[in-house]
Amino acid sequence: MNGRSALRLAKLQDALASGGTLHLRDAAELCDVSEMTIRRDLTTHTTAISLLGGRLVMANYPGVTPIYDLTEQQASHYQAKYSLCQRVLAFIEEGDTLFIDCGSTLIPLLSQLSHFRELTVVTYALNVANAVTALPNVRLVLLGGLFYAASQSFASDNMAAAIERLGINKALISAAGVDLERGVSCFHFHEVAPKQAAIATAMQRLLVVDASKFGVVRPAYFAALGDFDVIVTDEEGAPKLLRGLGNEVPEVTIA
Amino acid sequence: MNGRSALRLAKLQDALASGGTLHLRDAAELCDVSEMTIRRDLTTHTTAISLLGGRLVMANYPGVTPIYDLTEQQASHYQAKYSLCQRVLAFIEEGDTLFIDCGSTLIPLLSQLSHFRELTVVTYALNVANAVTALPNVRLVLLGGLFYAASQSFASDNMAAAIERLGINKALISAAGVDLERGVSCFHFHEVAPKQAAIATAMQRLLVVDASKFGVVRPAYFAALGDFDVIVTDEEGAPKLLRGLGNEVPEVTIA
DNA sequence: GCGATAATGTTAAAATTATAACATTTAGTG
DNA sequence: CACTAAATGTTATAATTTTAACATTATCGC
Repeated sequence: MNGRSALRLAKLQDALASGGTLHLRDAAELCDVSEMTIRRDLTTHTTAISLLGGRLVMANYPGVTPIYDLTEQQASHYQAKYSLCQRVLAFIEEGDTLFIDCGSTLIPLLSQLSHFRELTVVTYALNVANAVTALPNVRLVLLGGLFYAASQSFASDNMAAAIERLGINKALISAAGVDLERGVSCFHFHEVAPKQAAIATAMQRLLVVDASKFGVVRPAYFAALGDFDVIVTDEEGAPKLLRGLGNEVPEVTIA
Repeated sequence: MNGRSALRLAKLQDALASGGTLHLRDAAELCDVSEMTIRRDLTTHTTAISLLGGRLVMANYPGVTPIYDLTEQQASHYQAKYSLCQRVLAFIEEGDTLFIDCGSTLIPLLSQLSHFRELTVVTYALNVANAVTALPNVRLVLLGGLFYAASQSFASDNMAAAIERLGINKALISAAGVDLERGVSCFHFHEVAPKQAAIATAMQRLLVVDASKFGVVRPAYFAALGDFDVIVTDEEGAPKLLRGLGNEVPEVTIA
């Protein structure tokens, strides 16, 4: 590779780091080379910058603008998540303070929140926070700490305490595994504290899981099924769930 | 406007909410209309989605991919910021825990941090945090709280306490105004507490400001010039600064 | 300094995306 | 049911971006 080439890429990366897009023509001018050289820099070296329709953008930005386009299968998967979140929406009321869990399950819900006049979202997930900043009508409280890339979320000693200080109306909790006997679990241990704190403090607790999570146990246990007031799931998982619950507490809503 | 058109846009917005891009062709397929209809939807209605080289992306995502391209003047301004940050880089050492202030001044520094083996960045700014997540070698600690869109940063009661608990080697502080007599100031009052806490706890305090900030006073005062160990600035501002400082403490570094 | 090689520039052609004009379908109304 | 108008589709054309090929310039070892 080439020292000057790397230098150009660093320069461009800086220019893009604050966000925004840079036209190839401007990038070329900025580096005082031809557009072709910039193109070659990008194709030759592996870089965080990608070229999108003649414009340079940061590729590995949090949830945003990765190069991968939604494939057809994702689009169909998406339908399931979408209807799940539509169902969740029915439980949300004007003025609510919502705890929104990490993961991708609840993301489709966020843009729907723009239809309310005023809401507050409490979260410890960066991708959730980023999506919420796009909504002018929603106040955002992000619970910070040490960042875990795997779950795009934060962890800290006093997160539980911070959550309990807030007046949370509804806790929207996602999970990676739901088992009738072994309870509700997730992948990462640092998620346990915030989830449990939210469950403990919220007035209403909703578990939002699609059918694929049923009968699955993940390393980090965080709640029993009975800890929830409502379980929002889709058709496939529901019958199995209902059969096992007996006269348990949660209301089961099927998307 | 049209109900079905709005419905399509909502659908697409959801599909994009989790981040990523959607090709016009896929968007058309997803909505079961022609590409032209999607194009018309986007041009007719005001929406958060924008079309970038045949791909749909969320326009108003945090720092990322707004439609505005860096204009030429920004590109030239950038040179100043870039050299400023290059100068700051000289003060950073392997293993450091850095406090990085909000604003756009220190953004160009972040991608440079990839050259170190291990660092920790502490910040209360969302745009800084997002940029840092792209660096695998940098641990990120985000100080959360209520989000302020104007400064892309968070505020909370116990942020000062949280900062003082951390072992911060170097505090990199930016400012909107620097005046010899009236001290160092910024626009937003909620930035005062974290800035002051970082100045109080850090082993070394660096003020990073370009020439345009000198002789300017902004509403929120947060420090005296003498509170800093180093002032990193560019040529134009430096002479004025040096003349006034007399036998004050800070070392002045000119980019 | 010379020659070899890499880096960059230039140009033309191919592919893609954007725009505009007009055709067709759909929904609503009297 | 025909008429109107809006919505959508289709097609051709213009503009832009991508790719490829080859020309030119810089760099490095000898």
